[in-house]
Amino acid sequence: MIEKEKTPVCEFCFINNPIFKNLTNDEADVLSYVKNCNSYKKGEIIYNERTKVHGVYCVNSGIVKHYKTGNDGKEQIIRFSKKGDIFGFRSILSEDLACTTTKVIEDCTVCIIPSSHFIKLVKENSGFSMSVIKLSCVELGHANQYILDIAQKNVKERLAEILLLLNENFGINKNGELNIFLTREELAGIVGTATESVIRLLSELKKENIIDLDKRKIKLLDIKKLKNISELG
Amino acid sequence: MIEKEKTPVCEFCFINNPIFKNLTNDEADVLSYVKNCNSYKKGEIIYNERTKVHGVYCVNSGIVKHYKTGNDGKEQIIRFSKKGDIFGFRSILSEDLACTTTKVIEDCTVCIIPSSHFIKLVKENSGFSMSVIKLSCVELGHANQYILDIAQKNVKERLAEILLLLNENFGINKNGELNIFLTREELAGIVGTATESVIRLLSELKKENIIDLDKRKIKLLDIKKLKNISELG
DNA sequence: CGGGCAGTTGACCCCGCTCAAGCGCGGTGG
DNA sequence: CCACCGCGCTTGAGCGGGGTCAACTGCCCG
Repeated sequence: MIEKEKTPVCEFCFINNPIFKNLTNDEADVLSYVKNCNSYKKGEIIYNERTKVHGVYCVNSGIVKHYKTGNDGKEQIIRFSKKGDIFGFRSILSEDLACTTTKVIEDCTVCIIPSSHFIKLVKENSGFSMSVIKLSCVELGHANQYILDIAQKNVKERLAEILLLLNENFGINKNGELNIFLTREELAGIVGTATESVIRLLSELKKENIIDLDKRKIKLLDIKKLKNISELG
Repeated sequence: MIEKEKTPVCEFCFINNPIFKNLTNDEADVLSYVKNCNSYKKGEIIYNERTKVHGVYCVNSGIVKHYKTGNDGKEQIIRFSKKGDIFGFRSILSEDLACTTTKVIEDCTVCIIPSSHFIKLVKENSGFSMSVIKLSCVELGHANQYILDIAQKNVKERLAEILLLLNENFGINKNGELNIFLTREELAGIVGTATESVIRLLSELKKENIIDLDKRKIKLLDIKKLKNISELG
């Protein structure tokens, strides 16, 4: 049994994230040794946009959101990271400041791989480097897709798509509810719309028996109809 | 003198694109040998989204646009490539189909590096691989920024921003006009709006003495005001 | 000369944003 | 224990940004 508050065992993340499969046993041991660990409570900020990121983060448990803040202070959520996901590497590898703020939405434990060590691994282990490149290229593909969606789809179509994406990424619990619990404001921050619009459209989807709502718990009742809606635009 | 229609000399691109600086002389020679070259006329499609890409392309001259097509057939332009830029690597490295269609907007000559050779270089030359990672991470940063912009800025703010970006990427000719000549429809496809809206806003900017227009030639008269407009949102 | 395409302009109207008010609930302090 | 407050959620009203449609122009090219 792993106890909370103790340093998480890397093997846990190695199972969840294929990029670590490329490490030799020696490299894995060194990584376990040089990493730092930290626990964060819901609401805490791990780093702020436009600040320097000091390492690559690996999520051992919990969920964080990555968002950009608009000039009027409104959050645009770009993506989430959960168990096994790494983040911060974009900033490290492009030698740039963070382009998003990272905030905890579900208590989490993360490990921090110092930048220099991460870069060393990328340089020395071509399998690892290929995995990191692939990761960043896949993310780039997602970002491009979202540019299209947000430019051409209407709010209802985007909301339907986001619900499907959350379903894919976080799955459902035994009651059939999405395993991520967002405020209406956060949902609006993903979809790129106003909170009130999300509320109206969610209750519209509920009326149409496509989803069920219980506070922040969302149950997807009719995936096929959601797909139809999201593909209209 | 390099004649048109003849195989371009790689050194030309090596000067324009820092990723090639990492190649050894031997690697550069081999690259020159294995590459293929092609000329395309304005309007030609180099590859279509959702098809397999067979290599990484390097632009020797001309300009291409990369766009995604919405369900209603409308183009969303994601970015451009010009002299020295490479494209197609996202698809190759994420082992995915093309996520954009690539179409020529100014007659161009491009060289094609076979996928297998490009991947070999990435695996064997860590400096090259770091450059490619960096490139993809920088692009990812741009894409994230554009998600924020398109979600939160209004059309005029986005148009101003795009004009500034075109200025940065393509510069101006001796008459002070942007060195890229887009149709109103293409401009709309970048900004993510309707053609008519672009037309109205361009003539608004002209009335305000911020830009000057002569058919597809655009002169930026007041960069500072453009910046102000683009940063309002 | 005629067809077609890019560009332009006006009219219309709807999606979705904003503002305001009210509700429910949990936490805090008297 | 209750009162109060604040936050998240909900709903309604109103309106304006910008998308759509239609008509017209100018221009290129066959």
